[in-house]
Amino acid sequence: MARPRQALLTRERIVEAAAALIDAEGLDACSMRRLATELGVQGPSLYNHFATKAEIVDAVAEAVVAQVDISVFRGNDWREGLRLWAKSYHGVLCAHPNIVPVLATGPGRRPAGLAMAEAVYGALIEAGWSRARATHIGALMRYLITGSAIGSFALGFEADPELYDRFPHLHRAHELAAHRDAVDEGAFELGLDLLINSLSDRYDQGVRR
Amino acid sequence: MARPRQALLTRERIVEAAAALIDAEGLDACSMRRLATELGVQGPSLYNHFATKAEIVDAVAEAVVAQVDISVFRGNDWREGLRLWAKSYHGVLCAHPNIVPVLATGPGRRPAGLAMAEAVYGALIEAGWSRARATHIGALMRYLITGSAIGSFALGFEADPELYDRFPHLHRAHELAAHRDAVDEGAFELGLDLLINSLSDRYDQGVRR
DNA sequence: TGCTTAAACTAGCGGCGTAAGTTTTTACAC
DNA sequence: GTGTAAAAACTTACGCCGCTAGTTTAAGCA
Repeated sequence: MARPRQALLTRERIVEAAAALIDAEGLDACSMRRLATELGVQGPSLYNHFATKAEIVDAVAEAVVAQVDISVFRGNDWREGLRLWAKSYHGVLCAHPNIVPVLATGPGRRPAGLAMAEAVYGALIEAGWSRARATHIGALMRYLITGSAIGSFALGFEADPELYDRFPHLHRAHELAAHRDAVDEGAFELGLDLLINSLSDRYDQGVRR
Repeated sequence: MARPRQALLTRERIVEAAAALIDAEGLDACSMRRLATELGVQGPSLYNHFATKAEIVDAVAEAVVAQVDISVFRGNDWREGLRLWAKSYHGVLCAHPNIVPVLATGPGRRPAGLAMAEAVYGALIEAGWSRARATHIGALMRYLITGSAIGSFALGFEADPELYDRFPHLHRAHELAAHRDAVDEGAFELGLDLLINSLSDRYDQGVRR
């Protein structure tokens, strides 16, 4: 086949297919040849639309971050804005866990990521936090959100109970997987509560840097 | 060459070389052929000592986790134990950043990781925290520690100032990289302080579940 | 109409993890 | 001592990977 009358590929279609493939089968399954097959096309054709594979994966990451709701900073107290944003971010990452390593590792040049940083940092600055502290708080929230999304704590303990024979306190650790939601969500919510409440206390006491 | 009089490889030597290679040039540089070259050997020879590449990388991760000081839970209050352990863990991950994605993503079947979980969870249980809460606290600490180690927040903003033209609050974000330590360490320490202090408050008020 | 560019193709390079089979040495049973 | 099995290196090779180069044909425009 040479150039078709109607283009078979667009950047948008490629990103959509890549996102679906990563969601369904993981980052490793998303090879150029496989992705092309999914789109009914030969592997190298993708290079007419993206220069490298990394650009495609980056675009998927960008599309995921763009789903986070940053409108919550408008019309809400900084505390409530932070909480709602964190929950939205957390929810989006939980819905697309396979892309999280890309988000957590890579640099932040993506527009949606910058827009998010602007919203978070801006809200904190406008609330009166010092620049240094606002930066710390933004970084800290990122640590909690990406840290909780990148690997389930509950699933980290395998089903084989014999593994835990030598560790008396872990003798029921293999049961954690069955309560994955309660464990992982509970830990995230606890962290969010503790961080925002104690920041709120400091703020109310006038300690804003 | 057939079987040499003195074995050229041992599991230990392989893990050491892999750790050095990962530290120096990153996970991607650590291919079987490259690692073998580093050891003066042909690629497939490694399979006489490890079944897969994943086993080698896992052994490197295990060796890194084993460096974390879990003795601090003995002879210290749970608060102080938690703080000292977290700092040790954080320090070890900062010293070997390239292996962090493996630790953060993979399951926790490694002995050193289990021993660490046992120490943390045991200390919290013995202090009187409920099993569910102790699990949450352990997970939460892991989120903070791996989240902060997997990607620098400060380095996430590239040097090109023009990127930030559209984001008024970020107009100096490119300067963050120069203060990387203050930013990343400051955020981690802030998180640690906030979490442990607020857990301590709850504990002192008798809220232990 | 003719020229340039775009978007598909095929062929192929070097690298990857790993399987299979070979050679030689070591370790141990008789 | 000798025969045998296992161990630890080797070579070769398979199928995948990201990506490059060159080809073909259609689209868009002067």
